[in-house]
This record gives sequence, C-alpha cells and structure tokens, in this order.
Amino acid sequence: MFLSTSEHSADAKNRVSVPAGYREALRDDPYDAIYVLPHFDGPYLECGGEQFVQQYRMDIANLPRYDALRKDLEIAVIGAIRRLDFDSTGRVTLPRDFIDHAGIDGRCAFVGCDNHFQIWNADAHAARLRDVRSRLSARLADPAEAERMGGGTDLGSLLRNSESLAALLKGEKL
Amino acid sequence: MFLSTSEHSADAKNRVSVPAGYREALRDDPYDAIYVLPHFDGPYLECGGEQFVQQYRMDIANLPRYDALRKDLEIAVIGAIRRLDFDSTGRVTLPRDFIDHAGIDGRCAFVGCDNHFQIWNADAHAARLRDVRSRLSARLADPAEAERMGGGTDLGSLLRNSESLAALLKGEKL
DNA sequence: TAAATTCCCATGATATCCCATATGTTAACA
DNA sequence: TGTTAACATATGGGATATCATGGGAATTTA
Repeated sequence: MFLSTSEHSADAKNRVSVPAGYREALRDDPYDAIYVLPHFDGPYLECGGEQFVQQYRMDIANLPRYDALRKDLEIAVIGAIRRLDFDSTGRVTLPRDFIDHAGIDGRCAFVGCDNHFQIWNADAHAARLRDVRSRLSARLADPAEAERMGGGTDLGSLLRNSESLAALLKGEKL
Repeated sequence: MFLSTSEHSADAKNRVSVPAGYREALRDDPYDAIYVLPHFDGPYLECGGEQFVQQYRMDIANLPRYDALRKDLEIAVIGAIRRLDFDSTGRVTLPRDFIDHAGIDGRCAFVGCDNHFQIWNADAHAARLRDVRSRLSARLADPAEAERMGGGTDLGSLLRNSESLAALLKGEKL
C-alpha cells in the first residue's frame, strides 16, 4: 500500500528519489520499476507497480474491441504510461514531457493513494490539498453525502457476521 | 505488451527506428519483423506482431463466408497488411503508399496500445492526443460514464491484492 | 546500366550505471 | 541524559553502455 505524502527534489538530470516506503510496497514486482501515467484529468503523474498497469489493461480489455471509449483509453492511458526503472539508489528519471505535464520545477510531492500514488508539483499539491479539504468539509454538511462517505461496509461487523467472507479468506471462491 | 509513446524520424530512405521496447515485445515472434496496416479508420498505420495478424484473421474467419462485411475486411485488412522486416539496427522501411496514407513527413509518433501499436504523423498525433484527453476528462465528470471506465473495487480483489488487509481480517496484528 | 533496396559500419545523443557525499534517524554507550 | 556510532535514506557528479540515426558499399531489380 502506498501511504502518506512526502516531498523530494528533482535534480539537474530530472532524477527523483522514490520514497523508501513506496519502494517497499513494490518489493514483489517483476521489475524494479514504477509505471507512470501523465494523467488526462490534471497536471499530475499517476504511478504504481505491476498491479496499477494490469488494472488499466483489464478495464480496457473488458470494453468491446471497436468501442470508441476503448480506443481513447488505449491512446491516453496505455500509450501514455511509461515504465521508469530504478537506479541503484532508488531514483527514477522523469522524461521531459512528464515534467512539463506536471509542471515540476525542483520540489515535487509524492502522494500515496493506496494502490497507486501521484506525483505533483509541490506547490500545486499544497494548493489542491487546501481545496480538497474545504470541499470535503462542505460535503459533510449534506447528510446524503456524509452517508456516501462512510456508508461502506464496517470491517468489524463484517468479520463478526459474514460466513461468506470467512469462506473467502479460506481461499474458497465466491 | 506495447507501452508508451515515442517519436522517431523517418530518414531520406523512409527508414524509421522501431522503439527498442517494442522490439523487445516482439522477441518471441517467428519473424524479426512487424506487420503494418494502413488503417481504414484514419491517417495512421496500425502495427503489431504475429498475434496482431492472427486476431484479424480470427475476426474475419468468424463471419459467414459470403458475408459482405467479410469480403470488405478481407480486402481492406488482409489485403492491405504488409510485413516489414527489421534491419540490423532495428529499423523498417516504410513503403511510399504507407507514408502517404499516414501523411508522414519527417517526425512520426509510435503509440503503444497493449497488443498493437500505431504510427502517426507526429503533429497529427499531438493534436489527436489533446482531443482524446479532453474528451476523457469530460467523461469523468459524468458519474455514469466514470462507472463505465472503472467500477469500484470489490472486496474479493481487494483481499487478493492486499496481504495486510487479509492479515487484519484473520485477526493478526499488523 | 540506372535505380532502388538491403546490408554494414560510424557517430552523436541520451539514458543508465556506479561511486562519493550529505542528511537525518535509530541505537548503543558512557 | 548527553554523546557518539551505525545505519538508512537522499542527493550530486562522472564513467559507461545503449539507442537512434546518418552515410556508404554491396546486392538486387527493372
């Protein structure tokens, strides 16, 4: 799991150290690398390991082969992702166009998002975090939204009550 | 798998270097070559290895033998694909009519699409990528479309992919 | 014989690898 | 409790290998 945020600097060769904790999460991957996508939805890089790419491949493969959405995703996702290999000290070199896309100039922020993480221009991320917080705060005022935010299954009660989950944990298929 | 996009130049002899990563993906093919199709859907070349051709053959073979669509596909796909062999440095020579079809003049973009890739005039692809990105970005704003692009994670896949969550559910301490 | 194609080698740019240094954190010990 | 040692992490710079690409020679085709 990719957790928490940390800032690192990109040097003259556009190298950045990937947080040690993130590298730990990639320990079992076949390549000593991360996959990086300049995201179509904003000035940031979406990153992850093998699972990150496979998830996108699956989403795309599940669409009809001549579907327009599928073709768009192939270009903007598969066509845009690059594998960046670690050097011996745990750094990757960011391609010039990736740096341009995210507006990275010196400091950049690594933001953990569970099964993937993002790389932002440090200042841009700080500003965004303020926005996100106030937006979430406002959402809580609306009961329907509050329900949506915390309406998921309660892990504790699930454990106490669910036989099918117990079966799943024993390795049985549902 | 063909991943990411890179630009290369076509020289005076109409030779282009195929990205090293793509050649790696073709390592196990019987021929040291790519199959190239001037696509009927736009000014670009659709390319791939052995699997790329076989997929088209299958699609066509599944149609009735006297079907009008089948006959069209036979002409526009099977009749149009050419095999281009690599030279010793990993380049292929593009036939004149292929260059005309894609409007290639100097720089061209190689776009990875998982099991195949495309070759575009570099400028044409840049313009198209902008279109695709804004279209996808707009789509995300619509919850129904966002759902189609990637539904929420189900508990099963979460369990399969997260050792620490599985451990937690089994009652172990983290 | 002319034109085009294929093969081979040379070069430059870029990315990759390796070692050295700095910084910060934990652990050990006085 | 203060000091030092050991370690892990982050960063900087130089050497090396890989890749893209240009040009010329050999071979084929018209």
